Amino acid sequence: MPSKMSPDLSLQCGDCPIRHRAVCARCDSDELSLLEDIKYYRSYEAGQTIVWSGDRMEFVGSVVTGIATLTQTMEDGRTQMVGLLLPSDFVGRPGRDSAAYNVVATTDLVMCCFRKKPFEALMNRTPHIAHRLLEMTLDELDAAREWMLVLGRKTAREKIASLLSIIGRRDASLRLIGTVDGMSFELPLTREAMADYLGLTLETVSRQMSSLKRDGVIELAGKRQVSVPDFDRLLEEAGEDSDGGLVA
Amino acid sequence: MPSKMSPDLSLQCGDCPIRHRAVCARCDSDELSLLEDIKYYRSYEAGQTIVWSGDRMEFVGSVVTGIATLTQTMEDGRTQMVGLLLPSDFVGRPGRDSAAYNVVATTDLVMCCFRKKPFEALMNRTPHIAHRLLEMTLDELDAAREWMLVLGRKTAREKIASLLSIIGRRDASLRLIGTVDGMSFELPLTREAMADYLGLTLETVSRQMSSLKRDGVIELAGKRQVSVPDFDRLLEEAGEDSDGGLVA
DNA sequence: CGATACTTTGAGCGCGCTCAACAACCGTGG
DNA sequence: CCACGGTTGTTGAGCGCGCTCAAAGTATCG
Repeated sequence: MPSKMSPDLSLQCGDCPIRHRAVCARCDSDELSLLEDIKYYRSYEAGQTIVWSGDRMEFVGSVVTGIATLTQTMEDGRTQMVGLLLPSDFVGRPGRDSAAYNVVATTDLVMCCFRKKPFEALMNRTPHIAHRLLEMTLDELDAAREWMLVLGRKTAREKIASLLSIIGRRDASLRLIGTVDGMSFELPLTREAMADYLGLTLETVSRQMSSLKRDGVIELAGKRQVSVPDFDRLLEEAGEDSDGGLVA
Repeated sequence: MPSKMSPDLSLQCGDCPIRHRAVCARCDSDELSLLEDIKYYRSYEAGQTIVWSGDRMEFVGSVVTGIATLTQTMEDGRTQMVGLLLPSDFVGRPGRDSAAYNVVATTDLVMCCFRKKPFEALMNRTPHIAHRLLEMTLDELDAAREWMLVLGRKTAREKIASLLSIIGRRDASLRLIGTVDGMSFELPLTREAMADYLGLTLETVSRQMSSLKRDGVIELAGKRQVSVPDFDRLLEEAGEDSDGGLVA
């Protein structure tokens, strides 16, 4: 029985919501129909594990709707999130056949999957796909390095402010608006997931959220809805040079 | 006046020490000669900054000999290393024209440079180059995510042991040997650089090095020469499941 | 209603930072 | 030859941020 939010699982690529951002973004209509031949959709429920670290990967694909996390876990249970996958983000690594991380759906989620072998073959014949994947991987590498600074050198308060500013920015870019003052967005993560992202405990996350609220940097409606009266103030709290915020 | 260690700056690609690992690894001889036409060598002294963050990048290229670091710095001086560049590693990002990080030579260093525009044009015509760059970027992303776990969740002692085990492994792979007990290698980093890599202070690095030495996990000859009597013991200290260490 | 999951808040402790002094090891020059 | 300044590394004392352990509050759902 399909849930009320379930997308049409026989979606045509031309109508796909992530058509212009995903690994297929650069493909022309001929290339798209080749992809269309080998794709299939798959749905996951919130909390479900999509891939276990170490498992054989049979497919790669793109997140169409929903949010997933990439996590690493040590033997004693310490967990670090190493990636946050939003719609259009790519899952899987061509050229490697076992997964290096756990992939977990944090919301209900739909993936556009390609069996790994046919996708690799197609990628080798289709520079548009390979180039787009390179571009996306370079962006992810930049994001990972940005997080290394956050993890290694920022205080708990700065970490929280950094996370909020990044989610706020992503949300604004999805809605094609700037980082307006008074912006408001929904946190797609639990306190524990935030802690795993930031290398903190969930108690510390909660305390710092309360502190930022007390100091007027953010406002909270419920646990998840965040609004930011002054985005530059948030950037200051994140320890970033908010020199206008004008990116050329 | 050439220094005693300076390599031949008119090196043919066929004789290049990084020929089989760098971005050109997959190229056939025709493609190689196209690269040869646009390449030039450039030398840097230890301590010299190769690229400043924010600067316009005129070239991309490969480290031929020597070691460089990628670092990010906050306004108040807090510094985080986000990459360690060894021979064959690629510097620069095709498709972006300003550098995101500082690149600093930590030893005397030689780079094989390509002017950015011609390289990008060649890459678009040469899938072998694009594929190799994708492969290298995916490897770097994995390494960055490995470091996120280290930075976010490991103790100071585990961080030091992790760094030593990685440098030891790299050294062993360069010399085409396994991680033998009694292995010995030279640390290419100062205590401060280690601290910047691990998100620690240099004092903490020094204390943990002394502690690992006191406990017999490592032996030190001078400040930089490290030997490891029992590699599995080092991995345990790093918090890694040393289940044989047999990578399939 | 109770059950479960998520969050907040409090109290106390310990790891890693801060500040400081000192040691070891250069190359340079009187 | 030792004196010297500079760089790099070691070690000590004390403190504070973020963790640990604990309890209570809130929201959703059967």
